[in-house]
Amino acid sequence: MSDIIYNFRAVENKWINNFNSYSVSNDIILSNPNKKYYVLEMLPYPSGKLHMGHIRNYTIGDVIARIKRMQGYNVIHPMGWDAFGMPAENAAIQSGIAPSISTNNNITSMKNQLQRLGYMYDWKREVSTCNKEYYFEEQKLFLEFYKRGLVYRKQSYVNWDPVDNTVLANEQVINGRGWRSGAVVEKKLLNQWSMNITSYADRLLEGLKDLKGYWPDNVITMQENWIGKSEGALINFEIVENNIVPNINNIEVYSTRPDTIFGMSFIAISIDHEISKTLSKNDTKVSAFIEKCRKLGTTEEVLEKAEKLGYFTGIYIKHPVIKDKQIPVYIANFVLIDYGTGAVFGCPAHDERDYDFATKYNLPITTVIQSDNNELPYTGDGILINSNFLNGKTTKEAKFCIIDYLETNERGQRQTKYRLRDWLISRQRYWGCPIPIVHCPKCGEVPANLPVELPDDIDFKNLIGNPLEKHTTWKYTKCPKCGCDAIRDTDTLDTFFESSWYFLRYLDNQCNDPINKEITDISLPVDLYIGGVEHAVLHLLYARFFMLVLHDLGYSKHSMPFKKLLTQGMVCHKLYKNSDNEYVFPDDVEKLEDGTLIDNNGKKVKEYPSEKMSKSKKNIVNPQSIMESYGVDALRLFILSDTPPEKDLDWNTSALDGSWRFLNRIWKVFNQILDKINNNNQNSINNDLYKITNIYLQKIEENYNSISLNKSIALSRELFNKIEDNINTSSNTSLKFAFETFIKVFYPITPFICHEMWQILGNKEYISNEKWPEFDKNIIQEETVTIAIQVNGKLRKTIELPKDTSKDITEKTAIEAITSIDANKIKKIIVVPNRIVNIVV
RNA sequence: GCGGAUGUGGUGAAAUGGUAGACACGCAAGGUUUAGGACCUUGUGAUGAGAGUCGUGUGGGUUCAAGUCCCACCAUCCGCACCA
Repeated sequence: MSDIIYNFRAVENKWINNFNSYSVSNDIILSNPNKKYYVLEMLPYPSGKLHMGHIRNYTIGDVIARIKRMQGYNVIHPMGWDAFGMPAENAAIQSGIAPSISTNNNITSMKNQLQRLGYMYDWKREVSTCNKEYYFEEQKLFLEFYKRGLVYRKQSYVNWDPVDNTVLANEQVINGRGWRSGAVVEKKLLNQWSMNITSYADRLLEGLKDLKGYWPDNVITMQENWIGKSEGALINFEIVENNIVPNINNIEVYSTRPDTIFGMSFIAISIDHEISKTLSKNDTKVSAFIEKCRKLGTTEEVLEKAEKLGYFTGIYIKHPVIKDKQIPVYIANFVLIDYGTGAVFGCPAHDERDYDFATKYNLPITTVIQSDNNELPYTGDGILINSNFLNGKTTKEAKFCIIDYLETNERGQRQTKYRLRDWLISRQRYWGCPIPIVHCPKCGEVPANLPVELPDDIDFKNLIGNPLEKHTTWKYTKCPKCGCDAIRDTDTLDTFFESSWYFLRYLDNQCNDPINKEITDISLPVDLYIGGVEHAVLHLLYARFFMLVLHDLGYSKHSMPFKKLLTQGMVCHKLYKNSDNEYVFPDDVEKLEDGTLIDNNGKKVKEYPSEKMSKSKKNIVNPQSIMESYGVDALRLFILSDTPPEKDLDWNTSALDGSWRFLNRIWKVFNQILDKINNNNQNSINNDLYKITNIYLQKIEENYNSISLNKSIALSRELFNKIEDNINTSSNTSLKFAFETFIKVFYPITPFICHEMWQILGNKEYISNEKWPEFDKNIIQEETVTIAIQVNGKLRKTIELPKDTSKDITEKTAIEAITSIDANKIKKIIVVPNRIVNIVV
């Protein structure tokens, strides 16, 4: 018996086609709406090769889909491709091969890998966002949004490479320089398309309340903070008469801390503020300062960390509540034109940035809020001082009071603002969905005749910038309205636009409208959405926003896309660097007998702590080679075993060996059991296994329900260990029941081996068509419980007592059990029935 | 800078405020001889001869009882709107 070895290659080949032919039609879903279950995994960008992050994501989804199918649901489990995007365009520039060709090749090879892994996807629902069937429909949505005023054009910043004359993505800016040219990157304002997400800010915030308990708390918090609702005041400052900007009389400022107005010592305006622009026309020093400030990237991180620079304009404003006091106006690099009004007031005593700025430019620092230790800056709440009529009030009262005062005196008003900015959807790139707008010299912006196809006659070799801008036959067209010469908009859509509604297109990927309302109404919301936490804000916020818009436009009765969200952790691996400070692949590292590590050139290698697997750091393991040498089941088992899905997972080759060995152990024990049953080798009538199995079944199911897959697996292994221990003592009926139950609960984790064993056991139906086992409620009641006895909170002994023994008897038994204690010295005794006794002496 | 998380044996991790370390990996000793990607048994937080004592990043606090709750801190990781 023991020489039977599990042949995973043969078993995988036997069942793979069965797994890949899964599909549930819309007719079936419509016929029984209560039985639909939509499990969705974030669709991949088709890079060409699956990585371990994909494997983890899709394995979790596959496990849940298989369980739900056994529980009788019609499971919608689709897969597709987020196929537009920058990498394909960059590859094209190097290789000269069109993004459409390389992308489709990549999709073919990744699809082969997914199918080889046996994930039960409904491939009839497949969607690829770069296909005409998809982006033509997306253009219809865009024009709908356009008609409703949800998309509009405005001046927005891009990273500009002044040498290559091209727009750069943040990723292409490395330490403030363009990745190809090495030129210092500048900010440049371009007229670009935005989507009015801020008008939905309140509803997006409201919607989070319904997600509590379904979405991870950290994701909800991150979205709340991202939206960043704040109550504050819009204050209008009167400019002291001057010759510098004689035509501008006021500066409007938004502040969330109007309570600190008595401590105000400067006004800071953006380099793009009207005043800055006016000044720079006549003053070369101002324009030089502004130029200096423009040499900065656009990310929030860079802006926040940059040295705070200011330039005094020579202008003063009148303090609105302190008579005859004048406050200087500075141009500053930290004020953003697209947030608030492009101007802020500075109160150095109670804001860290203002404090630094005031110290640097020798501005007065007046404390207006009492802190405990008088250390400045103090940014917390407190009691107002040095603030005239606000003195003695709390921060909250003072805010209220000062806004009332400003409103009464017509100097300002209450205003709610959001940190959330409108969504910039324009990209100056080729490989995306063309924005279907024509710019006509007479009519202005005009919706294009649909569809607008992306041209493919482009020479990608040595391409710089956006080829659509240079494509004369495509770019120049006639105005759909008046027929005169016009030009197409050459921007394409942000790829987040595609990923904001793909899960609706899966539901009917052939529909001649973007969305099939009937099937969408029944199939939404997605019951379980699984993907990386890196999407916590952007993608997941945009998708929620789209759903609200689509609901408002009548596309769906649903306004919430995803019910339950699981954010899985990253797959990490140790880093290796050799003596030349080059990264080394883990596969190329060898351990010598004395423990030193060398690479395949014999150079010494140093090990560094685990980080997210990434190509550039070479700390990757290729799923393909793991699958070939260990088999799919072993890979699945390993990746789910030891780490909860939402935590980062550290790759560990010996634990993978362990998973592989466990499959062989299953196979060995399976054959022993077969042997015993088939030879009717009945020499025992012990039915303990029946009860044990039911106890484990309940626990395993609980953990599957909470998607604690690592715990389900641990418990399944415990059950398996019990079965193995009891092979020779258990009755055949109990043994068969126990092992069949084990197969059923383990099938979602390792489907191939379980299919095979189930069939060999003589079952005509496949395991995938079996019903999820129900545990026997009556048998799992325990008769006795173990009670811990503590003295002063420290464990001294455990005793066995019948379940639900009364408090008095428990107490008495406990005191008797602890012989070293003088009963007279007991001060207090705490009895928690069925659990613990704590004796305090 | 802002926002979010994480921290428990040699390692991945368990633990409705109630017996810390389930289940694994690794390691050690023994068995087996089949040389295999072995398998089986036993042991494995630290310390101590032992009863025991100590032990969940650090320092406080609440409680009969704290890995779990509260406060302060430290370290590490992730995101920051044009990577997807």
